[in-house]
Amino acid sequence: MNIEPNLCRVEDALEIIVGKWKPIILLHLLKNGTMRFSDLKRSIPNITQKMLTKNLRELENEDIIERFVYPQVPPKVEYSITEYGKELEPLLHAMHKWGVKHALHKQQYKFI
Amino acid sequence: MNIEPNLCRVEDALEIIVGKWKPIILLHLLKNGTMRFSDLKRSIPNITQKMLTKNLRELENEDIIERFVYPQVPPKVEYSITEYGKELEPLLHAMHKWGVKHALHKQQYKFI
DNA sequence: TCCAGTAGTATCCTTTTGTATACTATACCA
DNA sequence: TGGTATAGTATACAAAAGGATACTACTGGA
Repeated sequence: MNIEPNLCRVEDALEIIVGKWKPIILLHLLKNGTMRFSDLKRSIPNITQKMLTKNLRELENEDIIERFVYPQVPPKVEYSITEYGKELEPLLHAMHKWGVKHALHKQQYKFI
Repeated sequence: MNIEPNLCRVEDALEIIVGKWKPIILLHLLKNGTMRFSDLKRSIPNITQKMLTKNLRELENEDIIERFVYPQVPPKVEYSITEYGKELEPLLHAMHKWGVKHALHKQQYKFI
């Protein structure tokens, strides 16, 4: 039941979902299944191409998403969640739920 | 059921548990209830005083932990999880569980 | 002929995060 | 009288994350 603090693996999970963009990218891919690079870019306002590319590469290296290149010009590249990556969904939901609750809590205790 | 990606609150949860030290600090406090600054320092090898102080302040500002100062010399300061902070425990457990699974998965798919 | 669209890379910059080390005041103990 | 312990702060630095902007190759369409 208890996690022995110095044997904790929370960081391993965090490394994958952490950052300003990874959760949003994952939620978009979970929602839509497969998306092109430009779909993601359009769906996520403010993200720069550099950040989108970087985060996609990192998720790919962890086997969370897959990248498929169509050999054509202009280029077409599709990204999708792997079966394994789908296992992150409950975690993202739990975090989202807690986040909603926390936003509310913050409002309340800040004005007491 | 589905999170609308652009309304997602995952970041709100992440901001609180993210970083090299916060999960370990929280797990120690969840395990022991109350700890002095020096207890935490001793229990977390390699953390610097600056980082410990900084992270404790941030957790305090989010109402996750409480700080109690005994007016004596040499100083004595105790930290403990708030009731509200305890609600993070299931999330930490879920992340830990996923982290364990991921460490295993990594071993497997890297050698195929 | 010129422009838009694709999926990036390259370069430079700022901000955040983390490390290393030295320093503080005061009391107790030998 | 000098050392240890407590809970920090101050300073300087290194590394990582993120942002802004310009650039590429190639094609199809106006």
